[in-house]
Amino acid sequence: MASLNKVSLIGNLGADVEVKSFQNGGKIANLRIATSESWKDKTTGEKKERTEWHSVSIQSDGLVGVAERYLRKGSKVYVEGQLRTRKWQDQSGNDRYTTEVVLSGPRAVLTMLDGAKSDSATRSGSNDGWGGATRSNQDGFGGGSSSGQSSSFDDDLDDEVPF
Amino acid sequence: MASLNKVSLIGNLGADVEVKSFQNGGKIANLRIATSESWKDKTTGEKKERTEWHSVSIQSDGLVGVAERYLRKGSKVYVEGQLRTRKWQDQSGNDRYTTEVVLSGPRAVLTMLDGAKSDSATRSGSNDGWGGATRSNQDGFGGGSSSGQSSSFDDDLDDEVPF
Amino acid sequence: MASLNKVSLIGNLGADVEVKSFQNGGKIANLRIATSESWKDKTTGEKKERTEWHSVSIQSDGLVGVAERYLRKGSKVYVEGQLRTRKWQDQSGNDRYTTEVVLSGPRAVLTMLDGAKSDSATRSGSNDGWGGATRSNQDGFGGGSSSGQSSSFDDDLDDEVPF
Amino acid sequence: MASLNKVSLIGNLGADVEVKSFQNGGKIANLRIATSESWKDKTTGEKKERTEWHSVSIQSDGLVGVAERYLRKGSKVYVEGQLRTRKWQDQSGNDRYTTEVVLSGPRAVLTMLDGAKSDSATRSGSNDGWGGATRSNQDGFGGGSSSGQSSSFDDDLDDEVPF
DNA sequence: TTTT
DNA sequence: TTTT
Repeated sequence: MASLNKVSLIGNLGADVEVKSFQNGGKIANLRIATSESWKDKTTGEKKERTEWHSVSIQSDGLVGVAERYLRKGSKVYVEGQLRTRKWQDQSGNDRYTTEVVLSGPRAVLTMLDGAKSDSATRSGSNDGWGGATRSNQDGFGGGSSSGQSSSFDDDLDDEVPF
Repeated sequence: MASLNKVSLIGNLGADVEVKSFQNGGKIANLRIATSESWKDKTTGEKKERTEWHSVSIQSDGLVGVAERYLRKGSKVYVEGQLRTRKWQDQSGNDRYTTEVVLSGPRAVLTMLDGAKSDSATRSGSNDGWGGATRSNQDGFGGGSSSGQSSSFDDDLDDEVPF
Repeated sequence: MASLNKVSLIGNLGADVEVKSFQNGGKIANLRIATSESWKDKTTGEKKERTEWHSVSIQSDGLVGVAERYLRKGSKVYVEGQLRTRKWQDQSGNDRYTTEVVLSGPRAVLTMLDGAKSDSATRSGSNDGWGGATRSNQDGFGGGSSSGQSSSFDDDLDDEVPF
Repeated sequence: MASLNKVSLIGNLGADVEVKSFQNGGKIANLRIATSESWKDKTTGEKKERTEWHSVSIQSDGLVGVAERYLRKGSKVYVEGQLRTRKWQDQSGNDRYTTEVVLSGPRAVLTMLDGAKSDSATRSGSNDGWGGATRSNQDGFGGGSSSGQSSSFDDDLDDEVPF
């Protein structure tokens, strides 16, 4: 089936990154990202503003590492992920639903947009194939075995294709 | 503040369009859109599939009209809108949250992707400025005063800019 | 026909904005935007980098104004526009083609991503409907008759729709 | 450096897929994709239309295979790739530039949007992580060593993360 | 509840 | 709870 499920956000973290670790060694990082829009009410002329808060769940080891190390309350980021709605039960046993933006898989994008510490990363921590470069300080993230995992195929091709 | 809040989906309607009318003449249309992804489990080799259901709320008169007339259960569409989380109280007075993809404003996109009846539209029902063409049958949607409201400026420029 | 033609870039200006004015009062602004990607070559281990340069042609009065006033060499921006290829003749009369990212119409996006002077704008200079807020200094861009042209309908709806 | 270079198109192939093979076994596929927009001229009231042609270069083995087997003149597709401008010399030794949409790397997307034969694929040919499902006929594309390369990490996480 |  |  042909489908697409994508969310793109540019916004600021409303709080520090929350990291959860699991027994199996896995980790996820949760972000709260604010996007704002403002406009002048056409009839009253008042300035209006709406801030939207987004729950972003990072589920790739590489990106969790980036979030842990480089993001904090106030950081501006670009993220690309998927919409996912989880079903859960509250204490009364009623069905509840929570919708999040999930960053997992090779297409997730997390790019820092803050001046000096500007940076971009993908799960593999190397070439994301979309114009986001890695930190020059190579120990920051990626590296080692994960480096190039999702991107190496691409890199190879770049070397091979004659142009 | 620099921010971006955008959702892009390609999927199928799981049910017919639901239209609600308000006393002031306003209307909104709600869609349920399914996106699916499937993969083979790396370790067990089983085929797995996940279907995600999205609530899409159309809040532009023009696009509501398009949805009413042309979409139905099973239709494949491309939509671009914003993430919006509404807060409400359940019968016990507890806070509840519902996240939707809202299509409103000049940047909302609703494009039908079904072969024969393929179509594309924006709130103004004319030129959406992004490569989505309108129905030739002009009575279909948009038209009248709204036609060209958001796009006419663009059209003018096209005529004026020397290339 | 159902189609979509969209380019999204985050990058830095390689030069100051170039503005051209026409006799009819129209103006366009041209930007050169660099996007970079870097990766480690899988076989040699060398760090590699590729910088891509994009020609961006702004053809909405409002956005031209924003570009003129706020952008300069080095500015980081987010832009959303369309791909457009122009045909022209060189001095020998041979057909030549130039591909640009064109920002025109209600869906064009130009958002400044530089810390202090961070800003976001659309042709109408008010509410872009996608989470990009405007400058508080209202004389900066948009304003007056253009203000709300593409967004006012949306604003109205926001007021009317009961949630 | 934080950057993003992305093109999203929905359009139809204007010609059959052109595949080029190289001595090293590599292959690329070139597509010509048309996007169209139409609008009514605000002043004359005439219907106008502009068709834009895009050169798309597929440089991932998996996606080349999909394009070869399933796409042909007239097929409707969704593609996501990067803008890339190549420099070359014409016979007179003058510099010439050609801009293409390049599909390579783990984030490239190629989704068929034609009713019956609708399909979606990524370089790895399995789970693209963005809601695009694979063919049930597993011999179609991907498979073997490439299968799961870019997505398996994601799949694992899905299995591990407790929700 | 869609679609493949 | 961010940012402007």
